[in-house]
Amino acid sequence: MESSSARSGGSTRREATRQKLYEAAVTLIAEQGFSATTVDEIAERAGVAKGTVYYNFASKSVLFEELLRHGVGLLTASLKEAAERTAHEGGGKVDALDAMIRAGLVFIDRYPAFTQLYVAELWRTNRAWQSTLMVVRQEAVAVVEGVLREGVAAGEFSEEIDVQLTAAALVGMVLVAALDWKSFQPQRSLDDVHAALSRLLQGRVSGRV
Amino acid sequence: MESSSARSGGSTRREATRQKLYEAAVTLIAEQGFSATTVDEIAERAGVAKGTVYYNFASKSVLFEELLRHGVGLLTASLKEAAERTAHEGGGKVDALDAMIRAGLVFIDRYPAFTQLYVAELWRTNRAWQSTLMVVRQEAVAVVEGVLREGVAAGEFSEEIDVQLTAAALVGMVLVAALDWKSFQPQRSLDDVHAALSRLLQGRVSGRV
DNA sequence: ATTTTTGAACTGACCAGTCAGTGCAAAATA
DNA sequence: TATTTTGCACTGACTGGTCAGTTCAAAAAT
Repeated sequence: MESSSARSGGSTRREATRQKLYEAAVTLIAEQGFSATTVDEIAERAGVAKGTVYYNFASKSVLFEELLRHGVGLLTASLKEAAERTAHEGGGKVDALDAMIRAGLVFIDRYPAFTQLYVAELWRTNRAWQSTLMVVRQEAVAVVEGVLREGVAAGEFSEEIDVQLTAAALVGMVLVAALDWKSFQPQRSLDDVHAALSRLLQGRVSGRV
Repeated sequence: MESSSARSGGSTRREATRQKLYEAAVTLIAEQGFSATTVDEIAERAGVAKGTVYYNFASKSVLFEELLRHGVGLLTASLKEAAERTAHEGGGKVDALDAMIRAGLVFIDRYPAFTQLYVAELWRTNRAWQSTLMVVRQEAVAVVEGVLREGVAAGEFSEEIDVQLTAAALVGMVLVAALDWKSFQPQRSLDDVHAALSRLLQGRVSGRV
C-alpha cells in the first residue's frame, strides 16, 4: 500500500507507463511530426502494447496535449525558479534575465526533442490542440514578460521597451540559438552558448548605459 | 508562336499552374503541417485536378522541396540587397544588421505562411528534404554571418563575439518576434516591431560603447 | 479482488500515386 | 483556305496500401 499506490490520483505503475509513452512520443514526434508518427510506433518504442496506449490516453491527440502540458510545466517552473533565485541573491533584473537564459539553455540541453516539437507546432493554426498551445505558451512567455515589467517599474530598463515584443524576441533568441547549437555544433559547451547570448543581452536592453 | 508556347524551357501556362500550386501548398502546409496536408486539398485550393499536381511535380515531397528553395531564394536575395544598399550609402555594419532586420520583417509580413512552415520544418530530422533544408538554411544564415565577420574585421564589433551563434540568435530574435507579431498582435505596425528589435540590437553587439 | 496490461484481429476512413483519356492551339499538309 | 496531325497540359476515377481507433478474452501485477 505505502509504496505502490501513491495516494493522490493514479497508481505508480500507471504513471510509469504514461511516462514511458511520453518519452517515446516526444522523440518520434520531434523527428517526424505529429501526423507522420503512428500510434503503433509510439507503443513499440515505449515497449508496450497498442491497447495500453488507449487504456492510458483517450486518443493520440490527447496523449500529445498532455505531453505538451507536462513539458511546458517543467520549463515554466525552471524559469520561475531561476528568476526567484537571483532575486534572493540580491541580483538585479538583468541578472534575472541572464539566469533565465541559462535555465532555458539547460532545459533545451536536457529535452531537445521536446523543444523541437514545441517550436514546430507553436505557430500552426487549425489544429485540435491550438488552444492548449496558446495557454501553455502564454505561461512561459509571461514569466519573461513579468521580469521585464518589474525591471521597467524599478527603473532598471528603459520605459520605451515594448514588453511583449521584447519578451518574444528574447525567447526566440534563446530558442533558435540553442536549437542551432544542438543541431549543428553539439560539441560546444553550454557556457559558450550562454556567453554568446549574454553578450547580446547586455548593454542596451538595460538603461541608457 | 509568340504567345502560347514560349520556346525557352517551360510554357507560360505551366509556370502559372506551378505558381498556383505553390501558393495553395504554402498556406495549407503552414496551417496543418506537411503530413496532414493532402494532395487533394492542394489541388482543390489551387483550382486544378489532382493529376495536374503530378504532371508538374514528381511527388508531394518534391513539390515541397521546390517550394522551400523558391521561398528561401526570395529571402536571401532580399537580405543581401539590404546589406549592400547600406554599404553603398556608406553605413556601418550595425546599419547593415538593422537593415537586414527590417528586410526580414518585410519578408515575414509579406509571406507569413512561408515563414511559419520554414520554422516548423527546420529542425526536424529524419525527413526526406532534410538536406535541402540544410543547404537553404545555410544560404540565409550565411548572409548574416558574413556581415558579422566583416564587422569584426573592420573593428566595428568585438572580436569576442561568436559569429555563428550570434547570427543564429539574431535570426531567431527576428523570426520569433515577427511570428508573435503576426499571430498575436497583428495590428502593430512594422515600424513598431522594427524599433523594438533595433533597441535589442543596439549597444552591446557593437564595440565596447 | 481489482487494476492494469497484453496482443492480435478487425473496421472503415483516408490518401499518395497512377493512367487512360480529353481538349485545344499550333504546325503540317493538301 | 480547309483539313489533319501532333503533342502539351490537364483531368478525375481508380488502386493498393496505411492507420487511428475498437474489441475482448486472457494474463500479469498489486
